[in-house]
Amino acid sequence: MTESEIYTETRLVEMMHNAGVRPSVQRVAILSHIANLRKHPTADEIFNDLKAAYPTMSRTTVYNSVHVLMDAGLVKELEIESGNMHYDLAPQPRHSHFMCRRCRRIFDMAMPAVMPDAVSGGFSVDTVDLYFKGLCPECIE
Amino acid sequence: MTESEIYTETRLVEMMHNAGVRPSVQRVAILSHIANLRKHPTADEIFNDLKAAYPTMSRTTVYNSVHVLMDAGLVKELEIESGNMHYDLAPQPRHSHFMCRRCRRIFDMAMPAVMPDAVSGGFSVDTVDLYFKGLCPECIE
DNA sequence: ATTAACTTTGTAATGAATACAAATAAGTTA
DNA sequence: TAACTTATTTGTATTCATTACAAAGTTAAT
Repeated sequence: MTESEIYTETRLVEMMHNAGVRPSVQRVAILSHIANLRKHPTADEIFNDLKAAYPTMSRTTVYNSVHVLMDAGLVKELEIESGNMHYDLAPQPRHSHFMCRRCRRIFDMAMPAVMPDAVSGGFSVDTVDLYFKGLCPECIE
Repeated sequence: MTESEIYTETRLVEMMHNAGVRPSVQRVAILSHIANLRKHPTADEIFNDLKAAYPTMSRTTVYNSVHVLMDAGLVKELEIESGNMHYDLAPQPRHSHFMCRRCRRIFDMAMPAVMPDAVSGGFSVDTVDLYFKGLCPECIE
């Protein structure tokens, strides 16, 4: 689960077009950050990482943009850390997430296929989120 | 996954003793609410539900108590809804949770046994959280 | 070019959670 | 039981991520 696909700007713009989102400079920068850096960043991390290259970028724009991108199905929220929303690229093969309790990094993991069988009859499942927490190989020493 | 076990006050006090937590009136009331009402409440819901019976109860006491109970391993946080922590009884068979996107209720579900196999080698897993979202039978109509 | 619609930005507001210190309760020792 | 010590509760004040809002800026269309 660690193939690092590259999302060129052209491709990101195309994805946004297909999803009906206007590819503004800021939105492309934010989506590119999420899609290519793959650190599952918080809004604040996105803001801090981008403000050097985009000095006028505001925190509110980051929030606005991730919400627009989420409504368009391009970005997904990870509720893996209380009090801090993390963002991930949505159109990806189903996967789960592991957060290291020491370095706080988030790693992509496989998603067991049988998953929704856990749900009793009569319920209709929209989303499945699987979160692991523990220590990553580096932090185990 | 819907057996409604009853936790008597005596039993809750015993659990707290075993866990090394002083069973104050407030703590017993809060743990009893979580263990017996099983609505996976937020801190605010606990506060509102208990303030009639315990008029001096304060919101801070609810936060203090759930943290003490969590550190003692009796209560577990559910990060199923962004911006609102929910609380569940910890010493229970492993299970997952389903939140209805319409009525916001949280239901206990089974936990597929194979789960931690999704994690790549070298990682050490402490906790596994599985959250489903969708519509519950009642809200489907 | 003008107009209309959308996007960005900064500031102000919200609200869950935490920090803190005073007040209260409970346990301990004599 | 009283005096003392420690733990718990409570209210207020603070923090901080997120949202609301309105003004300024940008883009698209006619």
